[in-house]
Amino acid sequence: MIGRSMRIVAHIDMDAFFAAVEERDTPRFGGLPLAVGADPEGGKGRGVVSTANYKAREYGIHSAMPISTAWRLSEAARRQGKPPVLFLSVDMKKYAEVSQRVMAIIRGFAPVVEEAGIDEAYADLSFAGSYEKTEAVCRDIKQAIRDRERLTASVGIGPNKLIAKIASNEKKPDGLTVVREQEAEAFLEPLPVRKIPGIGPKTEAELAKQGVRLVRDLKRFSREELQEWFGKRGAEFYEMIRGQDDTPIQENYEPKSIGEEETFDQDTLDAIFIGDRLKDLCQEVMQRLSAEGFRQFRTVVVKARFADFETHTRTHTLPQPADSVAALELETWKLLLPFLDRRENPKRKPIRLIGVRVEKLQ
DNA sequence: TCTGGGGTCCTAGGACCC
DNA sequence: TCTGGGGTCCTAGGACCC
Repeated sequence: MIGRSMRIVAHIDMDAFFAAVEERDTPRFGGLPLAVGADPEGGKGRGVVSTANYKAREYGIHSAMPISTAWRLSEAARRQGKPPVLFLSVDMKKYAEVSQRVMAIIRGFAPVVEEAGIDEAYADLSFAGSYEKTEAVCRDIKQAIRDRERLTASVGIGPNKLIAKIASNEKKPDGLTVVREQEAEAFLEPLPVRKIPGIGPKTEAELAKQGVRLVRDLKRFSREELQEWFGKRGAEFYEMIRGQDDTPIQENYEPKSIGEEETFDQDTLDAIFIGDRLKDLCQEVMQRLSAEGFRQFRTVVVKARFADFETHTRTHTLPQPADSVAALELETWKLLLPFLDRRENPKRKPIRLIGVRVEKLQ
């Protein structure tokens, strides 16, 4: 247990990343509530909040909230004499650049780093040899990010990725939480089941029906019962709620699919307009395909979301791989066309979103 | 309140093959 | 008339994550 086989993992999670970058780059934003995301268009905008800074969170604004709701909350605050929220658009290119610099900083401290998103990473710090030394390394990482990027991160340290991930979320922002192997089970027990990665809103509701709210409650069920209930995921829950996780830290892996989608400003069935947008999406997908080092694809997926939010996909796998925009356009159009007429859309519902994705990349 | 855009993984049925 | 077992591929949908 103690000794050469002990694994120590850190999860480094940037605090309110997009908003923090914008605050850093524009000093006059300092102290004001910020929401990075879709254009609110005076309360009529579609789309959602990507990231709210901590001041905006005091207004009840959070990630994935409809931007129109955020707008309403901002207006309500304004009427009470509080500063209105500043709505900023997403500058993904900038955040990707900052992310790469932060990842480089982390790589300067750890031999194996997994980028788990634009704003978070796992680092294998087993080499430090003890939790005390790991904590010191993580304080150095946080300080380096602060010094070189003027940003803060919250860090969790644990015996595996699962515990590290949940721990990093415990103290935010600018936190550091250490959970040793022998503390892991007790650490998890009082937490809501929703904190377990893989338990989302649907599973949370399903569990609540049986009176299960906390990790502790879920422990009443045997592995067999959980498997019966949730299939393969049930067995994983059984392990996770006991702090067990042996998934490796993966340096970098190839994407399995590349896709683009677009929500229209207005729902439509206009074939000319939709064909135009489809063409653009195909061009962007092919551009990204080659940028990622791939030459060909074999499977094409199109997605259509109707005005009532019902969403359908259609897939076609080609007998031979294809490599041209023209081929992609042809395939996607063949798949999408039935959604525009009565074949797949008997009520002629307007479409709010279309998407194009390619798989089986070569 | 009205729901983005980028992904991954799992399930389940049917086709097909041995 | 009743009818295998296993494996793989394809397709559609859904839950989940950031």
